[in-house]
Amino acid sequence: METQTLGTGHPTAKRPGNPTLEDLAVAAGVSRSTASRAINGGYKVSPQARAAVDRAVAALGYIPNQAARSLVTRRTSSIALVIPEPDVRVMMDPFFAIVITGISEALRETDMQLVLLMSRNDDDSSRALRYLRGGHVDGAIVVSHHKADSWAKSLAGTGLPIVFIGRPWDTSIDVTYVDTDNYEGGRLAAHHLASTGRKRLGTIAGPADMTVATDRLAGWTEGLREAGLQQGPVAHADFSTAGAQEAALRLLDDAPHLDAIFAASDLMALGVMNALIAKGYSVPDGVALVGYDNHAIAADTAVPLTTITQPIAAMAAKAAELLLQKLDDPAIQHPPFIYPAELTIRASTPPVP
Amino acid sequence: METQTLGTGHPTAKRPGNPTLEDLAVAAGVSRSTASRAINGGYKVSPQARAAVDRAVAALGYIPNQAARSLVTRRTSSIALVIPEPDVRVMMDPFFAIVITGISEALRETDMQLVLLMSRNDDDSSRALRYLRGGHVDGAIVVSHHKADSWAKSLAGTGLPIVFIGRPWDTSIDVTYVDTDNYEGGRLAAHHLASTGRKRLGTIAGPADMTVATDRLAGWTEGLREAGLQQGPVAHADFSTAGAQEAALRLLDDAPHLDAIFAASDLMALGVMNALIAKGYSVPDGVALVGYDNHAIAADTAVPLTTITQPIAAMAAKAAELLLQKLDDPAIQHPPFIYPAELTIRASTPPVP
DNA sequence: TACTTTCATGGGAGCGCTTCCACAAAGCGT
DNA sequence: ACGCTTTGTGGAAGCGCTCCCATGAAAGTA
Repeated sequence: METQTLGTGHPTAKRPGNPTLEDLAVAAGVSRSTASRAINGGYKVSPQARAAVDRAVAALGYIPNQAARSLVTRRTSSIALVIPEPDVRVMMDPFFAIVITGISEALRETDMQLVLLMSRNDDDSSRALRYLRGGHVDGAIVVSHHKADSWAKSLAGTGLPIVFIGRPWDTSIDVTYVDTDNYEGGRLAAHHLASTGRKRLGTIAGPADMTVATDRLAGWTEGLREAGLQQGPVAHADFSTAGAQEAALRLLDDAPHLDAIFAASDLMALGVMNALIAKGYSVPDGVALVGYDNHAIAADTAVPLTTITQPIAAMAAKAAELLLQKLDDPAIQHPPFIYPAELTIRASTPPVP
Repeated sequence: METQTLGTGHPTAKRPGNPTLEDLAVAAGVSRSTASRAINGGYKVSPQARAAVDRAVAALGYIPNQAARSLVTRRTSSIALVIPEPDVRVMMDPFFAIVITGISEALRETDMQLVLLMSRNDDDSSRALRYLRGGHVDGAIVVSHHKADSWAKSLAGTGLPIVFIGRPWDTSIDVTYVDTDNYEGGRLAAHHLASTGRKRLGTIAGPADMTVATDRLAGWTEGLREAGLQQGPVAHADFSTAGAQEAALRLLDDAPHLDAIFAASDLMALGVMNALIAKGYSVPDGVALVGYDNHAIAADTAVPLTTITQPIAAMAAKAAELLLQKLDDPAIQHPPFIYPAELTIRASTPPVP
């Protein structure tokens, strides 16, 4: 390492920049303490002092220095959304977009800001961890949590309030999470397909290292059992269209006589549809198809998609809300919050002719 | 389980919080100054002192308090990505996902973190502005900039380094931006459709208050002129599938004899396709279709989509890179950085029979 | 009137960190 | 030997803010 850092210009010796609280106080003709109080809710501040400060704020365009503030308050007014996903494709899943907007919505009326933290590998994930532990944020929401991720354990020790979206693997320690009823979603898919008269059902499940995927699969399996159908073939994919397409091709090689497929996400259902068409199956009469998420695109495909609808935005908003509560009272305990899944029937699952 | 016992281990007495630099120094047997130097690159620190500090860091799990650090350095090690979009649907555009990943990629080797700032209306946008000016971030990247947004003006005064993705409206003040050649993209679309023998061409353009949209439209218009075709009908939509679908229906009402449509995004092309099918047109033989972006989905639609490919990730990464340079040297001037657009031909634009 | 209680205020002590500065200890020419 | 620079070091001064506390004024109570 050369001595590059110190060589170049030093950071603006005198700061004509933003006015400080001191400047504000002088301009308002009060003390720094009073100015501070006036700014922070005005408790124990006379109306005239408060008005003077307000005027000075406007005149100077005063904006508090957040670093100084959080140095003493130990609050940063921002929370992190941790997305431990390595791949661009996964980020494109509308799931994340909805989660982000859901959280934003919940944060609207607060002064909290959302910091997006994407980690890609062990290296980065420790970097992300450093960030979280460095006092950068007051709390974190973790989404798309994989089995190998050690967020729960690593963060539990730090005392950083944290809420998971989607049940984490390790629920032994006290973790707060919100989720949708993925088990029931899988079950609904199985029952619905059975009710249309399909007999040979397969599924493209999500990654085996995510509870959201295993739960849907478990529900699906149970649904098949309840319907008196035999267990069909299962292939795992990564929730992406391309991944599912490939998985579906494998699945169809192994089990060419399927008459229905349940894909654990709408994006994956698209991939399955591509695979089916490529293989010459007719959809939906030859092979029926059920997706998951009720993504906007599900209604607009060539064959509109029957799918499992889940309130992702509400769930994300709830996660944010729970986190805010935890920030308020770190000792608070939240039971898991599970949203229902429901079936949305479209053209991709007609009754058997 | 109502037991309020403190079963979960917590050494949280009063403030066992993170160890401070002072603690570190004591543990390493050096002064606070030396510990600080050792941590920050080790300039003018003896190897043994440095080793001692490193050991102490590991032993204590020391992580610097970012607030204290940035209070004095006036650096926060994070930059904001500002997305002035009010609507969930827009967030779902893969464009943003790619931008985010592109920026993340560029930031990988730095210790910079990305803060996502979404603003929804005037109220929030001033909140976002406060955030930016509050010393929360070292710089900002603004994407999806609308005409009415006053980011450029508002931020120019603060001295906050800022880079736009997509040419901003007001380039009078010195703004840095990266973009793709939207004009050329529009032109390519027109020329390609003309070359297939289409004569009556319409377009679904993006919002009239975004340069990215007006540039594509201008290029399209010029392309038509160059090809000797008459100007066709134009409808504007908001880059969403649903919006484009509606716009396309209007467009087709006004001009039912179109034999080709250029949609200014792939998502909008999907909407156009839906509208065409709903209206009983045959795609692509009756009406050819060109999209924009080359989104993953463009290749997977029922009729694979001819589209304009643009290097969004590269552009976003470049924006981040330029911003980092500006952080290093605020005085640096960057000329606009424009990436090329290129045509990707698929099945949606066959030659006229 | 004398007293307690409330309220508003400013002084001052940090929060944890970087960095200026003085200073001692080498290095190294002559 | 002598100056001279180079290097490593610790002390101390803040960065801008919050908040405890002492102080005095106003208001309530006797």
